[in-house]
Amino acid sequence: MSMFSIDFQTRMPIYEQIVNQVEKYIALGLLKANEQLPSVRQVAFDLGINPNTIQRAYAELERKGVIVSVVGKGTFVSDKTDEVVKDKIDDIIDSISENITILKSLGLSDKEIKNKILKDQE
Amino acid sequence: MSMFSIDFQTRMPIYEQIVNQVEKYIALGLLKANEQLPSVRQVAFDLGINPNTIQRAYAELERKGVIVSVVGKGTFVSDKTDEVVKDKIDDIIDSISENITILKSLGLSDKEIKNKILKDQE
DNA sequence: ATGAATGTACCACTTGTCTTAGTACACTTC
DNA sequence: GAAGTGTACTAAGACAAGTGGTACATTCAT
Repeated sequence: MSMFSIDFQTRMPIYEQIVNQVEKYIALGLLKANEQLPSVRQVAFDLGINPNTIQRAYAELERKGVIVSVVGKGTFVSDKTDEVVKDKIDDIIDSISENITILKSLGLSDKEIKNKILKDQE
Repeated sequence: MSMFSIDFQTRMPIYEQIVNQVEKYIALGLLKANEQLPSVRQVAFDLGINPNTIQRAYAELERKGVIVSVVGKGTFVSDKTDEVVKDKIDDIIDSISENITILKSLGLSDKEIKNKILKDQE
């Protein structure tokens, strides 16, 4: 049993799925600052995939400043989780904003857009 | 000079970029029903890529019912552009809705989300 | 009729990315 | 010292995307 779940059908690489899930768990508060992540070998064993793939995911997360790895000790969530969450929210807001701009350029009014979203949210 | 522009950096395949742009142009009214599209060879020459790649894009668009190809004559926008536009709008709405759901799961209230989007739209 | 342009259909090949497999080393902890 | 950790490297396979080339049927203008 692992804290991660992999979709082998999608075009998204496994290592990128891991990256997204870690960021998501941090954003949701399921992973807290300085908390230890399962080891590269452990995750690989649980998911039945190669340790190199997990290593790549962790390296990418460290590059982003989301986690910190220490040789011999393990891998830990960064102590600056607030910034990670903020960045994630900003990205999502940007995506929504872009889409709204497109809808407007298609001739939809603010009201129409609002109504369609609300209807879709039910 | 071509009506299409390709980003060679992104992971999105060239043929998929072409598909999206055709759908976008139709949605924006830049391409109208029954209007002729540039030939496979012409687009390939303009963009400096292989005709097979364009062929793949056009085949995908025809499969979707967005365009119609006729041997010896050329490729034309379908006469049912309304449905294409509706489908595109639905896709965008779904995307927005998903993102809003994520923001809610992160603990943001409807008001907070609304304010952030409005601020971003300025 | 002829030639040019069109869409369509193959096939072999290259390229890049992802993933696997294996090995090795340095460090920490017990 | 042994076990567990991160890190680094290489080789190989699988796969998708894209290229290059050829060929054929059809349409259209001349």
